[in-house]
Amino acid sequence: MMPSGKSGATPAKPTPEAMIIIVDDDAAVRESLDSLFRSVGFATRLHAAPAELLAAPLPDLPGCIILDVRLPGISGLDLQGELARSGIALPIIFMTGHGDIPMSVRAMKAGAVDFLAKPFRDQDMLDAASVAITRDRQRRRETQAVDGLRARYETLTAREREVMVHVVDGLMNKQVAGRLGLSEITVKIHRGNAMRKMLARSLAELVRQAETLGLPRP
Amino acid sequence: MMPSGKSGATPAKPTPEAMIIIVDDDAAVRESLDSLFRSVGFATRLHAAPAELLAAPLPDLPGCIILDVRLPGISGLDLQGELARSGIALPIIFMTGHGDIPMSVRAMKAGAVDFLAKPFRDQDMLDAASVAITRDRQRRRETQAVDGLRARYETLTAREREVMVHVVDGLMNKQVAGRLGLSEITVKIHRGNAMRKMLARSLAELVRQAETLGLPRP
DNA sequence: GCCGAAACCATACTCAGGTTTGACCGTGGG
DNA sequence: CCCACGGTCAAACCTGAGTATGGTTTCGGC
Repeated sequence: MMPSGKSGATPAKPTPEAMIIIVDDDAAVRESLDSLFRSVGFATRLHAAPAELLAAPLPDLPGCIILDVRLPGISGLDLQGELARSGIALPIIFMTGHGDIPMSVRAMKAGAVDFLAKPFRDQDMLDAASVAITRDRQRRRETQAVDGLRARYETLTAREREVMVHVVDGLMNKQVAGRLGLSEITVKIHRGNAMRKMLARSLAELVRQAETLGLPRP
Repeated sequence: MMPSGKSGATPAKPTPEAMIIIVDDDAAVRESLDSLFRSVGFATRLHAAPAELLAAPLPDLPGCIILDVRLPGISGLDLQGELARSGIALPIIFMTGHGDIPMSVRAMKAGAVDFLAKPFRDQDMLDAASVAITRDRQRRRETQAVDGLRARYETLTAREREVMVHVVDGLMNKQVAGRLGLSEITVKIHRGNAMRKMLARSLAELVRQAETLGLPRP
């Protein structure tokens, strides 16, 4: 799990494998975490307030957010909701000095990776980050796959999409033609176009793509 | 969410819509929860010790388990692991008198629906149970669908399965024949048998079944 | 008014999918 | 020993899928 090796070797650090975003109003805590994560090879970004986090652009890297529950202006829990609503899906690790059980439960229900009571052991934080980054890497993989697919799906015309959903539902061209009030030959043409545009080399592949896209059953 | 209606109507209660299993060594707590859940129309089962829970057979009903963290002989958290390992997938709601944050986080990470500190409001418990039951109902639906499918898949011969995985991967009969060292006609026969046994009326359906079953790509 | 895109359809042809009939072989159980 | 079952294959046949060619219409933008 832990990023190992190359401790005293390559000084050129081309692209760190993950970005840890730390939000805490206590400078000492920020810097302590900063050096902890840098020591194991992660890139870091430090913020004293949530506003900075929302303002700065996100790097195109797997990562996670480390949030103090008590933040200037807003609760970390509420910020979690804000981030989700604004489409930032980075995994979150909470830490707190004076937390309670309902707080931790709420955070975990909302998808937090961990909820650490201060003081915590460095290793616990590193373990949590490792889990978070693994989770984010996975999420990014899935997102990327779906994005490419969606882009191709966008290039389909309305009719081609209609035909596609019927075809992946298992209907024969003849039946699709009936439902859409078309001739079979026209269905074949739309179907062929859909296959080409979706880069599907078989019906099986097209069906899987439709599943991934979450296309509605007709 | 809450089971409403028919308050003063039908006295015949044929089948309760859910079973709440309560495990707590304090009889007062058990009975208090018992009457709470009965008052909203759920069936209940009470246990003073984990052993009783593991011994008694599970009813074929959606439900959930309500566990005190401190139990005679074993921690509720450990019991959670035990249950998972022994294939009991009922959602769990924890309650505790002297819990702490790491405890609640551990429980939530392990999939608990909620973690309530005593004393809790009745409504919080009912809400948690409602979520748990909804989750269990969903899980049961999925399990049932997969079970039927798996039963059908079991009836396939070795060859039929081999052919099936290649077919749902998108290969043409000819290509499957090549890979398996068969003639195309033999592949067609196995393919047809697989379709019949799986009750798939189209290739699209077979592909989806394979996805649901999590069949390995060849 | 013209052009391009999209939708529509027909004929004709090729190839893939699927069934039926009939046949042969090996294995394991009654 | 024979039978059932699974696996194998072939010939014949039919249906479905897919492409090419060629043509019509409609609609929106330049």
